[in-house]
Amino acid sequence: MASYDFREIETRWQQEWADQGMYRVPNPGEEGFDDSKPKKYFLDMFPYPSGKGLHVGHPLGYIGTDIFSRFHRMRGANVLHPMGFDSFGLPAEQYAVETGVHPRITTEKNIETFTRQLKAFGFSYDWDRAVATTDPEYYRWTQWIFLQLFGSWYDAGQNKARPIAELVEELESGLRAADGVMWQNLPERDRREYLDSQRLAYIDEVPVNWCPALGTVLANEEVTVDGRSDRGNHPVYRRPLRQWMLRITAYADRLIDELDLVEWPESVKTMQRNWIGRSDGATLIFDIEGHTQMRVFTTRPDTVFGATYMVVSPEHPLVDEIAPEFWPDGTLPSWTLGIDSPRDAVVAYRMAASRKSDLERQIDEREKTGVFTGAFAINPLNGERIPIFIADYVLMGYGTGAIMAVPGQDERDWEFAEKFDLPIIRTVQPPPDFEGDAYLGDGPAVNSGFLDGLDIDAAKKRIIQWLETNGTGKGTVTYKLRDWLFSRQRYWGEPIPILHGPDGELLPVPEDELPLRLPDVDDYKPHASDDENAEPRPTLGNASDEWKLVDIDGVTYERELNTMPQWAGSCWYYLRFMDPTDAEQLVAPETEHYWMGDSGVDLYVGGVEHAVLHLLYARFWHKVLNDLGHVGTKEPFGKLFNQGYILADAFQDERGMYVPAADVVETDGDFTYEGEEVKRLYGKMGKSLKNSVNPDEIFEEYGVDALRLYEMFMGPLDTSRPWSTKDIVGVHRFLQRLWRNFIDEDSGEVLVSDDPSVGEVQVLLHRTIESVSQDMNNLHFNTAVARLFELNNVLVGLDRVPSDVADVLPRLLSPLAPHVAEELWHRMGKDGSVVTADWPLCNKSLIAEDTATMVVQVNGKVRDRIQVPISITEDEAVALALASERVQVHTGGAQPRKVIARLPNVVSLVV
RNA sequence: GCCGGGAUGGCGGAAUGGAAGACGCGGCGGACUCAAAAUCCGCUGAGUGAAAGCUCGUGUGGGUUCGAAUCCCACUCCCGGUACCA
Repeated sequence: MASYDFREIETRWQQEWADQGMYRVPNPGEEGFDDSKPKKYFLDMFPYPSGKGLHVGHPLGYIGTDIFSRFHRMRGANVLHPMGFDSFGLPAEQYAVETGVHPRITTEKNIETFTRQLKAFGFSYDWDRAVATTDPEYYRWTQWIFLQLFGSWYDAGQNKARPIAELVEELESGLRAADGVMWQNLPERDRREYLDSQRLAYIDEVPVNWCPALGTVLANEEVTVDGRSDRGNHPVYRRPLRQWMLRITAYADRLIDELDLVEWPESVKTMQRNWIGRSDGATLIFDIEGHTQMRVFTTRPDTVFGATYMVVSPEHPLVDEIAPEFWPDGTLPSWTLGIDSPRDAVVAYRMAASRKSDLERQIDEREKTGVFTGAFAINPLNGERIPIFIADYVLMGYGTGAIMAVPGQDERDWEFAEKFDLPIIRTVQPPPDFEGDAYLGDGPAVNSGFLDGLDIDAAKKRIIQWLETNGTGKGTVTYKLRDWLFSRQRYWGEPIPILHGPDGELLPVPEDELPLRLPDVDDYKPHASDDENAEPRPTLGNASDEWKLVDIDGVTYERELNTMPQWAGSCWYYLRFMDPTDAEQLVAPETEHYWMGDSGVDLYVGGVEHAVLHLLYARFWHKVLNDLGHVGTKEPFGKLFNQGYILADAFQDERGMYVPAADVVETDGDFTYEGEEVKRLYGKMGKSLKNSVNPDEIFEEYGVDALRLYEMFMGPLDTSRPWSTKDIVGVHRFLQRLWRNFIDEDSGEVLVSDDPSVGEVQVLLHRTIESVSQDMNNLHFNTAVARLFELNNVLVGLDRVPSDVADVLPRLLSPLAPHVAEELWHRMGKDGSVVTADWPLCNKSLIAEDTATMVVQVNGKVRDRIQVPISITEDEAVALALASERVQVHTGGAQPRKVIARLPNVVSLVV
C-alpha cells in the first residue's frame, strides 16, 4: 500500500505503542528507571467524563502538553504525563434520579468512552497511572486528607498547621491556655468543644449559600456575582446553617505571598489576590452614648477626624440594642422614613432591605438609602457626637459590619452625606486643580489635629500608634476570603468520614476503615425545593440505618450524612498520579520528591475558569500537606499555562433557542434550519450552544495527525480560535505532500537519496531545526508547524529527499504528528521508534551565513537592499550605500548630515 | 467604576526597535485532463503607473527615535475578571 492511508497507519501505531508500553514511565527504584535523566512533570487539568463525550474543543490543551511531553522525552527527560477523571459530580447523579441507574454505572461507562476517545488522539499518557476520583481506592485518600485536616490546627505563632495532638500536649503542659482558661480547669466537654473549634476541618453555624433548586448548599466560589448557582443558574439564598468548614482563611497570607514562588499568568495571580482580598487598616472602638461600644474597621484610620457619622449594616446585632424609643433632638425629618419611633424605623428599613432582590439592587443603581438609629457615638479623637445610621451599603459580612463614615475621603459616604444633609470635612488637602467630590488621593492631612501636614502613610502609622497607646483601637488586617464551606447535601460525592456521638462528640472514622464507601440508596434525588425556607436534607439520609448508625461499646453514633464538594478529588490528584496504586500511603515520599522536585509540577495546562476555585483549593490542601510533612514543596504547580478555547458559530431560532449548528444550511449569507431562518452567533464550542464538532468525524475524514496539526496551527496556544472544518485541508495537504515527498505512490519506493543536502536546502534544514526547537520550548506550536511546512514545500521540487533531511524531518514532526512520523521512520528502515529517537541538533556553523541583506534607508525610508559580507565595515557599508543609484535619486547626490549603521543589517542616512 | 488582556490583508495568524503581512485558508490565472476532482506552477494589502517605481498602510490622535505593529502619553472599541469590601 503506497498511498497515504492515515486511518490504517494511525490505528496500527496506536496499537503497536500500547503493546510495547511505549509511554509507560517508571518511578525511581522501578525497573527501567534512568537516574541520569532530568525529570519533567507535565499535567493536564483532568476532565469530568460527561455522557456526551469529547468534542474537538476539549483536547486543545491536551494536544499542547502531549507535544511538549514528546519533545522533552526526545530531548532526554523522564517525563511524567498522566491523565485521569474527575468523576464525582452532578450529571451522573441527575441521570440516576431520572432513570434509577446507579451513578457508578453511568460514570464507568462515561470513563470508558472518554478513555477510548483520548486514546484515539494518540496522546502519550501513561495509562497505567490513570485514576478516577470516584474509585474507592482513590477517595480513600481524599477521606484520609480530610482526616488530616480534622486532626490538625493552625499554629499562628509558627504560621503552620500542626497535629492537634501537639496542641493537646501544649495545653496539658500549661504552655498554652484555651481562650485564656487553664486546661486543667476545663470540664471534659468544654475541652472537646475547644479542640473541635481549633481544627482545620470544623463544624460551625454560618451564613451559607442555600440553593433550594439544587437541594444543596454551595461555596462562595460557586455562586455567581448576581447571586445564582454557578451550575444551573438557580437562585441562591443566604441562611445560617451548621456545616463543615475548612479553615482556608488561616492560609490567606501564605496564599498571597507564595504566589511569588510560582510562574503563573499575572491575570490568574491577580484574580487570586483579589479573591483573598487582603486589606490593611485598623479597628477603632467608638463609645455609643448610654450604651456599650462599637468596633469599626477602616483602611483609612488617618481620616478619623473627618468621621461625621457612623453606619452599621441592617443585620448588625447592635441595632436593636441602641435604637431608643423616641427621636432625639437634632433629628432631621429626612432621617426617619416618616416613622414615629427609631425602633420601628430600623425594623421597617431592615425588612425592606432584606426583601430587596438582587435584580432590584441593580436597577436602583446603588441609590443610597438608610435610616437614623436615634443613637450617637463619640469620636474617640475629637470627642464629637456623631449620629449612627443603618444603611444597606454596609455589609454584615465584611470587616465588623460597621463603618465610620468619612464623606470627605470616600465616594459612597459622600453620596450618603449629601442625601442626608450630614457634614463633610476634608482631612486630606486636595491639589488646587482637583474637581470632584470625595478626594481619595494623597496629600497633607488637614483638620486633623496632631496629624496635620503628614501624608497618608505617615498619618496612618501615627494614628494607629495613638489608638494602640490609648486602647481605642489597633492595626488590623481583614480579608474577603471566607472559610471553605465543605458540606454538600448530594449523593454522588465522597462521604465525610466522621461519626457523631450522642452529646455532639465528633469521632473520626479510623484510618484502617477507609475507604468509607458510599452506601447504596433507593432514591438519589436531592431534596430540591422551590421554597427558599426548605430545610437542606442530605441524600445519604436515604441510606439504611445499618449504614447510618454505628455501635461503639454500646453507644450509638450517627454517620455524617453530608458529602464532599466536587473540588475535593481534584485538590490532590496530581499527587496520586505519581504513585497511583500505593495501598499504604497517599504517595511514597521518595517518589513525590523525585517528580515534584523543588518547585512542583513543571507545567500545568488548563482553562482559566479554574483561576480561583480549583487552583486556590488545591494550593490550600497542598500547603496543609506540606506543613504536616506529607509533601516536599510549598506550591503544587510551579508553572501554569491557560490555553484558549475553540470557538464556533452557533445559531438561534426566532425564540432564541439554539439549534444544532451542524444542521444549519447556508445560502448566500443567509442561514436556515429546517427551512426556518436562524440568527448566527459565535461562542465557545460546547453543549449549551449546540455547536460541538465530534472528533470522530474529523478522524474519519482527515486523520488524527491532521486534527492535531490543525488545532496547533490555528494560532498561539493561549488564545481562543474559531473552528472551521474546511480549513483542515491545509494541514491535510501538507501531510499528503510530505508522504509523496518520501514515498512513491505507484511503487511504494522510499524516495530518499544516498546523499545529504547541500547549499540552500542544507541551510534551511538547520534553520528549521533551530527554530522548531525554540518554538517547541516556548509552546509556540503554530510557528513550529509553519517552519515544517516551509521545509516540506522545498522538498516538492527535489527528486529525492536528501538523506540528512530524511533523517531529521520525521523527528521534528514526531511530537506534532506522531503517527505519520513513525510510519516514515520505519519505512526508511531506521532503528527503533521515532518516539524515543534523539531530538535533532542544529549545526550552528551552517546557519551562520557569510552574507546578509543590508537595508539602506534615506530619511527613515527603505530605498535599497544590498547583499554584503557579514563582516562589512562601516566605511565600506556607507560607501556602498552612497554608490547606490536608488539611494542617489533620494539624496540628490548630497552628503548625508548623519549616518547610523547597524551592521550588517541597516545603514540609515539623514540628508 | 476598578483590575487584567487585546485590536495587523477577505479570514486564522507571523514579525517585540531595523525588509510589515511568514505559514495556511480563501480568491484569481495557468499546466495536466474529453471533463471534473486531485496534483503542480504563478499572482494575491490599498491607491497610482505601460513598467521601473512612487504614495499610503498594523483601532484613533499625538510623542520619542535616523528608524515604531513593537517604546511613551491620551482616547475608542472588544474580551475576561470584579464590584457599595469600608
